[in-house]
Amino acid sequence: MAVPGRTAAPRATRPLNGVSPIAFRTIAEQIAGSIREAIAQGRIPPATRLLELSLAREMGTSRAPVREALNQLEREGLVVKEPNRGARVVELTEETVREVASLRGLLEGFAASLAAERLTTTEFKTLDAILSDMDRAAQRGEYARLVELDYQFHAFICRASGHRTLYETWTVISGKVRLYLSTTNLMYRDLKAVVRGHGEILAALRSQDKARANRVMQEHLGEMLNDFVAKVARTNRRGGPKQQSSTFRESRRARRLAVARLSRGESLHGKRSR
Amino acid sequence: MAVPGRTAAPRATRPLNGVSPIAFRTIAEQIAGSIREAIAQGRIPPATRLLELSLAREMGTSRAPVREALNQLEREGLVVKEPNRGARVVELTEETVREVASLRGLLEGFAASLAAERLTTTEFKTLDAILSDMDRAAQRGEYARLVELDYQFHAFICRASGHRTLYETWTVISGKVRLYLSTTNLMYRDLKAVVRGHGEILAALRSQDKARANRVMQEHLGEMLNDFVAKVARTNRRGGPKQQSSTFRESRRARRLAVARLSRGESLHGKRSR
DNA sequence: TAAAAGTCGACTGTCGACAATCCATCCCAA
DNA sequence: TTGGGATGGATTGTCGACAGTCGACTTTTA
Repeated sequence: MAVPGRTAAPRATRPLNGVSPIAFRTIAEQIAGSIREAIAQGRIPPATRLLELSLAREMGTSRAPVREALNQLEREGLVVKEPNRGARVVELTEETVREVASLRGLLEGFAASLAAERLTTTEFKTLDAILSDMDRAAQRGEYARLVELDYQFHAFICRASGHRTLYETWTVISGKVRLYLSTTNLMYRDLKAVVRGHGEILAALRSQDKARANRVMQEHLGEMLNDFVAKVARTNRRGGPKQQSSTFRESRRARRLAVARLSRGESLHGKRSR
Repeated sequence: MAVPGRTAAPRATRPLNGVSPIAFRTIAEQIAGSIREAIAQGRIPPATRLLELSLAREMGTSRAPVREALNQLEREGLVVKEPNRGARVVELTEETVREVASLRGLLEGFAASLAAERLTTTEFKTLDAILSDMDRAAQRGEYARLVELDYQFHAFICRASGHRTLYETWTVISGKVRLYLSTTNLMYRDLKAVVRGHGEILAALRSQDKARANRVMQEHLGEMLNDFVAKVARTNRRGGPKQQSSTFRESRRARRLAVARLSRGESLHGKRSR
């Protein structure tokens, strides 16, 4: 699946009725989009190594835009990079899932309390629309659609908080949330209950009671957490990776130690775990 | 100021008693370090454009590691990049400062409540040490040192919360905080009061009362905010940039519009604001 | 036999050159 | 004069090649 390249098809000469009407960012952005989507859909499972050369070949480009794309994805929290060891899709341990959930609760609770005072009637209409779509999706058992709408609902509230920095921060966190949405094939226990939960949030927002909006939102997310953790734990247990603890910090420390050792003239070999 | 390069001085052949015992990361990391420091010290003021080629020449490297460094700094929230328009040091509008402060309060309050239950006696000793250093710095009127210790104090608590994701998120936010510490030449109104404030936080943590720790921390940060905003607003007013609103989102939209227009066969020129 | 020291392939890091864009400026017609 | 369109320099995006590092494997040594 080659990406239409800058060199291959510069903007000015591109046929006007190409397949994608809006399209056309930099190659790097397109690649980032491809990978992001693949991760979100679970086609690239967590902890997968993302090799620059393979991706470049697959996309039909050089490594440069791939590197750029991986940087972008790291910024979004979907990928982690380690010096000289490349990029991997982030891996969610049970601990991380709990952390992400708690932070999400904190941030979205805050967002809800801000939104409660700011939401306009137009914005409420949008939320209503999303909610009724959710209801329809739930009745038809359209799982993926429901996940997407769920995400939209929360994203909308965070954006509507009017707190740009909050929204940006939330984006990073929620990227990881989307990650385990695809990891756990079935995230909701009861589809109808999901819809009901969001209805309660909406009601709380309508009341314009900041504290209530905050509380309801946090409770909502807290309920989800329990299901999540159970599922993820179960998923990880069979076939999952052994190392539950921080891949990241450990390897960083290891590296620093190695360098320090080297500066003392010792060899790197033999004092390392394989 | 040339960076000792990978090519120029490979690890294995480096003299063992070189000046820096730990050093030696990739060139990109070293460059990121340089720029980060320069920004934090105010040598590179907000909104400055960071040109890849100039930086590369200054560092004595090619553009590649500079790009990498800028990506790193963007991840840390110190720099913003726009497609085809390069990187700039983030610019703090009064609104952003308020946002950052409120988020910081939220995150650090949470961190404090977690830390209250987890801090060990060893960790308390470290905090005590920082506090007494602060006291000394305050008495001597060592402003920069006090800022640094202030930062360390808060960073320590966030790390000690045991909540990795929280700490990582906080890092991004606090990066921006450091940014305006240097922007506003004098951030504290009363040096002694700063020390006292941190003493109160420490006392609250010792009480192991989660709610109290949270509250005291948030109050502490709230007090700072008022001084901050006043200073920053004053700084921005004279000689500051005009555009108070989102450079980021605006230009994104502009770009998308331009592309859409192009796909309709229109010219890009002439329909744009200069 | 096991630890230490080479060896090698697979990747990432860095370089220098070119292509594509953006922006300021200039030109021209109304 | 003023807006639309062309031009050119400055700067970012992309490419292909090479250098350096990491880990696994093999070989050596005690």
